[in-house]
Order: sequence, then C-alpha cells, then structure tokens
Amino acid sequence: MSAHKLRVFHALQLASHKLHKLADQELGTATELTVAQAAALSVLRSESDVGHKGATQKQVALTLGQNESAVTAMVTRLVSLGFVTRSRSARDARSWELVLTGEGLAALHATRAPFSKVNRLIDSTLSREEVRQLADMLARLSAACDGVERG
Amino acid sequence: MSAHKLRVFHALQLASHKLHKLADQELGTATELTVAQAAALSVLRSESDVGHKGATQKQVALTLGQNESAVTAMVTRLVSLGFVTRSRSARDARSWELVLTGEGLAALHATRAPFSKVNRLIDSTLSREEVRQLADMLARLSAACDGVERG
DNA sequence: TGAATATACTTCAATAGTGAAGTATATTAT
DNA sequence: ATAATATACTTCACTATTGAAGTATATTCA
Repeated sequence: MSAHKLRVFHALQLASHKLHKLADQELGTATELTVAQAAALSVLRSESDVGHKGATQKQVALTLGQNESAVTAMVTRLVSLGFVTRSRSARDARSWELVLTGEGLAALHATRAPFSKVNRLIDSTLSREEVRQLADMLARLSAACDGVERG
Repeated sequence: MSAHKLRVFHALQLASHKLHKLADQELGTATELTVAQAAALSVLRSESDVGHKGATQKQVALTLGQNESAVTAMVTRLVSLGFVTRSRSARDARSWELVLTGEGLAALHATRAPFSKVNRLIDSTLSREEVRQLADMLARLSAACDGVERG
C-alpha cells in the first residue's frame, strides 16, 4: 500500500524533471532565459503589476517555495544579465525592491513561443478536463505542503 | 488560453519542488539519504532484482531521465558513502556494474518511514481515486517527454 | 527608552543537475 | 582487417537549490 503512494511521489518528480528539462531545451534555443529564471521574472511581473512597487526577495522566495538564499543567488544572476534592478526599499532598509527591466520583460515575452511547444505536448497527452483536474490537484498539494510548516 | 497550460506546467514544477523539499526534510532527520539518492538506489535495487547483475550508469540515467554525467557524480557520492559498489563489467569494458551494498539496502529501507509521512500528506489531500488518476496522468506525461527525443 | 526578538538578506559549503567536449572500448561496414 | 561510427563513461564550467550561521535593520515589550 505504501508502494502505491511512493509511486505517485516518484511519478511526480519524474514528470516534473522531464518536462523541466524539455522546457529548458526549448527555451535554450530561442531565448536568453532558463525555466527557473522565467519563473522568478514572472513573479516580479505579477508583484509589480499589483503594487506598482517592486517585490522583495522574501516575496519571491515565498511564492516559489524556495529559501531566501536561493533567491539571493538567482537575483544576482538576473541583475548581472540586466533583467532586474535591485534598489533599497524606502520603507524597510533591510529589503530590496526588485523591478523588471525592459529587457527582462522582453525576455519573458520571448519565452511564450517555446513554452507553447511544451503546452502542445501536454495537450496532446491529456484531455482538456484532465488538464483542469491535474492543475487543481497540484494546487491542493502545494497548499498542503505550505500547511505543514505551520501545522 | 496559453496561460492556462502554462499554469499547469508551473503548478507541476511548484508542487514537485515543495514535495521534494518536504520529503528531504523528513529524510534528513531520520536517514542517511536524500530523495535523489534514494531514487538512484531504488533503481539499482530493481535492476539488480531482475538480472542478478548490477545495473549500468546508462540504465540509471535512462530510468531517471538524467544525463550520464549526473549519474557519474551521483554514483561517485553513493560509492564514497558505502552504499554502492562499482566494478567493471565483464561483457563490456566501457561500462560499470553497479550493485547495492548491504548498507545501501538498509539505508533504502530506512527511508520507508519518513516517506510515509509524505504519503500521509498526499492521502489527506487527494482521494484514493484522485491519486490513481494523478499517477496515470503523470506517467503519460513522462512517456510523452520520452517520445519527443525520437520524434 | 532599551533590551530582547524577529525579519530581510548574505555567505558558505554541499548536493544535484545540465550540456559540451573528451577518452576508451565496441560494433559495423567495407 | 581496418576505418568509420556508435556507445559508456568522464570532466569541466555553469545554473540552481538547500541549510546553517552570520549581519543589519525593525519591532515589541517591559
């Protein structure tokens, strides 16, 4: 009985890894970004859209479920690539205000086409209804993981 | 419409990452293995069970969807931890025969309890039928990725 | 107000993976 | 048999992440 659930965990890790690798290969030929970089930039885009102010590294870490040290390293790379600016927050001198540059936004747009190749693969594998169910289950699993920290 | 599929891809990466991190935390306190190491060892156990001979690095790489260079590094770590032996194959002098040691098998067994905590989280989030469907969809997505290499 | 505590970030060593270029052994075709 | 090619693995530089320990700034409470 345990083997059954272990299989789900392993199946999730395997599918995630293979799709990630495939997506990185598609991005590699067509864009200047990796999957991980695109994820970070898209968080900055959402956060900036909402508040007009830049996001903090803490916000990015929470959204992506990562440690703050991972975000420090990622943002350092993105800044040196010219896709993000990092300036001290006026409200809190401990935190940074991260803002997408024009180049960052353009690079993020350029990921749409290669990502759509991955989308087509998913579409050719799962029905529309299955995609909906999958997204729902995955969101619930993510939320369940968040609950563990506190509970 | 594209955003919908992108969400599934991101949801998969996020859930996978969070569950992986959680599982590593559970393993960390209770075992000598990481999730990635347990995955590699469990491939060796299956392959050994079948043929009585050790698996090759190529077999591990194919099973886990990884590059051979990743497996080289992983096996080096597992050998230095004493969980795997690596000896030249009699049939093919290019390849290694990888075999689980007693300690490796014991370490793998010790992961069962911490992994079952992750299982319980999955069980408390998804119904039995949903777990079945999820595993099925993930297996199909993995297979679809494999098909891309050739097609 | 000042001391204790919490928060935002950084640094470091380590694991884990990629992809490109290389070595050594096998296999295939001429 | 040998030349061309394929395969199994290695090495290297790099991205990406963790977790522990540290710094600097905020917040809270006595």
